Amino acid sequence: MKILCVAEKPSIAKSVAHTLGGGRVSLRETRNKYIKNYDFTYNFPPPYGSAEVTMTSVMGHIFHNDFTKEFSSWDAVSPIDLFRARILKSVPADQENIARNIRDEAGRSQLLIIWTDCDREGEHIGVEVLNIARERNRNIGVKRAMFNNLEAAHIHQAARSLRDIDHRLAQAVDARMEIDLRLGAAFTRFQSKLLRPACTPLKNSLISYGSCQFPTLGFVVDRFKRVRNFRPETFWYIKVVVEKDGITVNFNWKRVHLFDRMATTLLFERCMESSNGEARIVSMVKKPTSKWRPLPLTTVELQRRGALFLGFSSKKVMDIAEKLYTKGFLSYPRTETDQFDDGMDLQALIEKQVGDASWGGYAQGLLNGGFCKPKKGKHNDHAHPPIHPVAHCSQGGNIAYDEIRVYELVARHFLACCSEDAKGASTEVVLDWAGERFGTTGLRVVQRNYLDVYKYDRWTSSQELPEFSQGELVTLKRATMEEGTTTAPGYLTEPELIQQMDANGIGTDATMADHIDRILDRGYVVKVPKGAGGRFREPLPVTAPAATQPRGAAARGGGRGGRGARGGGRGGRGGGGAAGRKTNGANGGSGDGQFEFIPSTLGFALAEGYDAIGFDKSLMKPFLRRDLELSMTDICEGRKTKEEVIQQSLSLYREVFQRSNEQKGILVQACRRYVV
DNA sequence: GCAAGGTC
Repeated sequence: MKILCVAEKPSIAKSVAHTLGGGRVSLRETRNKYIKNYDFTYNFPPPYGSAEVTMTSVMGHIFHNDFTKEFSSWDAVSPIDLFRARILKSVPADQENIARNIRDEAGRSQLLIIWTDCDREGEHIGVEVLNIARERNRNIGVKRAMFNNLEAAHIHQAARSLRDIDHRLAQAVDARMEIDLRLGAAFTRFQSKLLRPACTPLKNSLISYGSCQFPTLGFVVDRFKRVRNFRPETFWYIKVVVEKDGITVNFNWKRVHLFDRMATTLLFERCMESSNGEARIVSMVKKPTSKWRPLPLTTVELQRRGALFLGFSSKKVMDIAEKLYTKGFLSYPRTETDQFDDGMDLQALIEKQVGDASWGGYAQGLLNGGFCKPKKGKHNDHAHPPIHPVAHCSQGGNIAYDEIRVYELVARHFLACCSEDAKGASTEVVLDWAGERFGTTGLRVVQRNYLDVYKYDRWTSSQELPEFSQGELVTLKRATMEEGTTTAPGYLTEPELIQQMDANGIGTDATMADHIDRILDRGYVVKVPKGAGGRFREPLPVTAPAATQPRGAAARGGGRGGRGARGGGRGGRGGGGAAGRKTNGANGGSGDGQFEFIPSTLGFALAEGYDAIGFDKSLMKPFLRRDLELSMTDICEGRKTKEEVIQQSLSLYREVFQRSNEQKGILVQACRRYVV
């Protein structure tokens, strides 16, 4: 019996071959320099038994979708016709050698086993491989190996429990491909042909539409408008200071603040009059608390944290992670999984870090008993484990400094996952002053645990509180009424953008950074150093070079002191001003430069234009992508067929297209207004 | 020349 096994990428073929083949694997080169064929024998369960195996791989999808030639002309074809134009699947020139290898090997085999990633795209690639194989060998049988990590036991288990290919998953991907292509091409040509002649600066622009790039742009515009429309509000609050045992303690008002000056004044005066300058301690509660170690690392989190802690763009983080993966230092960097499989030998991975000059000692500590099983997150893509270091990597050699920094983040993150939470003792004191309540908290860090290795997180003891007892009367050292102002949220930063894309299902772990790159490339948004954005009250000109584009553009909108930060003295913690801003928790100042995104005049005009055209499902919103995601699940679970989904989706968006076309004047107006 | 998704 002769069996052909095909993986999704060369690295998987190599690992699986060596696991199954034991020490006896022979290697054959192919016409593609990355792709190798591995020959060995393996004893499969019945009905196959002992077999001659060739393990090889492809490199992602093999086929490329495009319209037939008669639809390639932008002039001769009306964009609306792209909704029904014929689509051809073909093997591009650079994939031909890969396809040929599959054909040749399939010709000599009776069974094909698909070892692609266990996700929808992987299933689709598997079907592509099958189709190629059957071009040469119509009768070849096909099976599917289910695996989601490369542990030897797991791989053997997969080989022993082969399943059938799930064509529905592949069909779902087919639907996505067709819809994305038709919509993307139709709107891209429509917009480009419409707006190029309308505005001189756009004369040579490619004004693309895509179901991921537009919602990504939408997030940037939304935030920009929120910042621009923000009007600071004045609020008032009461602040109380107590001194005991030589320690000065600030108490924060439980009402935080009120936007009504008169009401605050009345409350304040009532306290002053009826209290005699004394207040009563209502409670002093001490309880243990902890700061959680991070979850196992997914791609999205790697990008987010890379941007936050290192100040790298998500694209840069991914490019580097990719390199480190290829060099064998990191596991596969594209994963949605935030839980380690129970079978994984984490101790062995920790051991590899023991030799490191900076965190080796910490790793040794984990092996000496500090180890703690990582928390499990809620995601599992059943294709890859969380990102972790697989071999130790140290400075020098052919490793660039930026690569070291990303490696260090992954390694420290991994060790942190395998550590105990940090432990602390918190104290909460509540004070009653003539009926008004005030509170303060103290924190003492007792055991740093994971914090010792995860230098990016901050958790520090606050000032020690004096010992109060319940019911104790204290004399107020000071009591004042203060005024503050709400502050505007900041413009969208890269970590926030990634988070929003993730939450709305825009793109995948592997493509999010590309979409961000694309809207920069197309001139829809501009990236400026954080803080600089405060100077821009208007979208930036299309021609503005990325990054530092200072003074000039700021001059126009300068008047209105954009950044309101002034009144920040708002007592203490607690909610309040800034509209729903996240992050900031640890915010290790170690990032060597954060950036924020501002829409360009073009990006802004497109958003305004499509907004004004006024569909309930605007192209700028994430609805389309979410609908598509749901429809794909419907196909996967057998509730709808591929054809039904394509038909429904296209008929909806053909309408959207027609309405956009009827009201194209609005788009032109918007561009003339903003893109001077 | 258009998309998004794999992968190098």
